[in-house]
Amino acid sequence: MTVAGDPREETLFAPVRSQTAFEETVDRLGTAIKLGLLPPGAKLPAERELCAKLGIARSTLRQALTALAQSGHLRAVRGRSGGTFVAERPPPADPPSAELLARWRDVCDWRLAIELGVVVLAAERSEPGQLAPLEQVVDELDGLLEDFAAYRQADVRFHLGLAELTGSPRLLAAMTEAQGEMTDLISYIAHPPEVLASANAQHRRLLAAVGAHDTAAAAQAIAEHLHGTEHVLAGLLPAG
Amino acid sequence: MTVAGDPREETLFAPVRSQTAFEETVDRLGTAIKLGLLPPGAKLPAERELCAKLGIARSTLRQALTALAQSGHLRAVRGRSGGTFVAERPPPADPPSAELLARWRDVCDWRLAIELGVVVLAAERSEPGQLAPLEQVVDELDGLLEDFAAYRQADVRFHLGLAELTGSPRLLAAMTEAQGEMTDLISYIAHPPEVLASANAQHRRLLAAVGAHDTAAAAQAIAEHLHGTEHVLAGLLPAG
DNA sequence: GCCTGAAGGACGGACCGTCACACCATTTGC
DNA sequence: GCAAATGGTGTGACGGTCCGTCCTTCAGGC
Repeated sequence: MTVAGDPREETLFAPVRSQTAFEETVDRLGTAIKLGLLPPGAKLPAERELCAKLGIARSTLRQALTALAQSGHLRAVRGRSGGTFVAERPPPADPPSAELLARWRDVCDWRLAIELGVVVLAAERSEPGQLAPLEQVVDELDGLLEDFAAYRQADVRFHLGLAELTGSPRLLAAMTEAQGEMTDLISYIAHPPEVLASANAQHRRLLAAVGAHDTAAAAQAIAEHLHGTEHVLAGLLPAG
Repeated sequence: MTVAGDPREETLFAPVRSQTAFEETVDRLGTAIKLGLLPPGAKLPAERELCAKLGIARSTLRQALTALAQSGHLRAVRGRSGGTFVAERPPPADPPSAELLARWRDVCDWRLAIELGVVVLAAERSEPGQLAPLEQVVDELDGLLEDFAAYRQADVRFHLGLAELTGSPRLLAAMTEAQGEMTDLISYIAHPPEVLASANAQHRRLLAAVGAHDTAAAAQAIAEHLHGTEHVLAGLLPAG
């Protein structure tokens, strides 16, 4: 009847993964903090406002906020000028889960697709002047070669900025998710300044290609950029 | 405080969409039928077996099967050699929802990213002989230029086959989802044989590039292929 | 110094999706 | 005719989520 291991069947009948609203909220906010999208000290919208935006009940939101507060990512302040704030001293990143490590190649492939699509569309659609903020980020990156945590956060801003250029909400969301997973994967890997410098040079070339509407060059540049990361992972992790 | 319309904030605090197991199951099976992955007359695994694969309770699975049976997509047969079968005469596709039409550009962008990533990885990784089945599909497509429904199903097989070449489960799943959304979008659009012939010629060029491990040419070919569809949609639908 | 307003914190009841389990009804093969 | 495999049905429990209500804390205005 059915050949065992047929990738189509396996995809079709793969387990239905129903994440609860609570889990998804913890993931979303946790990732945003981890990526620096919500920087230390940032104030979240008030609970009654945030639960409306997220489309969930306040009690559900509070479960998520409580969990993130207990893990040290958030800090709640009561009173009139209170609110929920991102902790000034975020807890150390926990090591990548075995589940994530097992599918690291899949994660990289996924990211390649998103980044490639983003870069091609950005090259087609970017208008003069839109690239200035990104060039600024690249300049900033040059000064962060010695501090990987800071470098990585600016790096995320760069890639998300590219995704914004496409004007596609879904690609921006996908890029955020992909960067979150990559951050988990690479957080425990040494990144010497020379490697970061070389990566940032690729950022520059990429930006130049996007500005020139040269989709082929942009695609080439991002592919090289990502393959660098992939080779490092391939050397450290079991074959995927 | 917060600038209204900031794409990052909107992504971060976008509504948390928790699909129920029931809904996701209906979507998955419904899409598979619509795409021809489960062809008319095909027998689904027994309920007790399928619910285990899907990781849901049998009662939940039955809700989904009942819904699909009532809409005419499935037919249940009792008794020892019974089972749940895909209807021989599938009901007509319902017109694309307003919600889908509203974000058609987003869907196209999304698909571009997936297809681009798939094609690049396939070009890097494909081994001699793996392309034979796909070439066969392309030959088959040449004979279906007059029957769009049949053409489209073979077309889906072609694109999913490419995704399989990457060996990435996630990309295969994403491709399946993307093809499902595209099918909804284009089902109500006229596709003259000349257009289909030209599209299939692009398939051939794409396959040649993949076989030659020429990533740049492959990317170029798929981009042209998809832009064709996009221009047709852009002409018929309100600007996205 | 008190009051108001805005924020987080806590509780209880209700609803609904999901699960696990047992059992019924139907058909086919031996 | 019996056994086995299948879809069909019902019941009770659990858990996540929602909604409403009220409490607690604290800054700022009068």
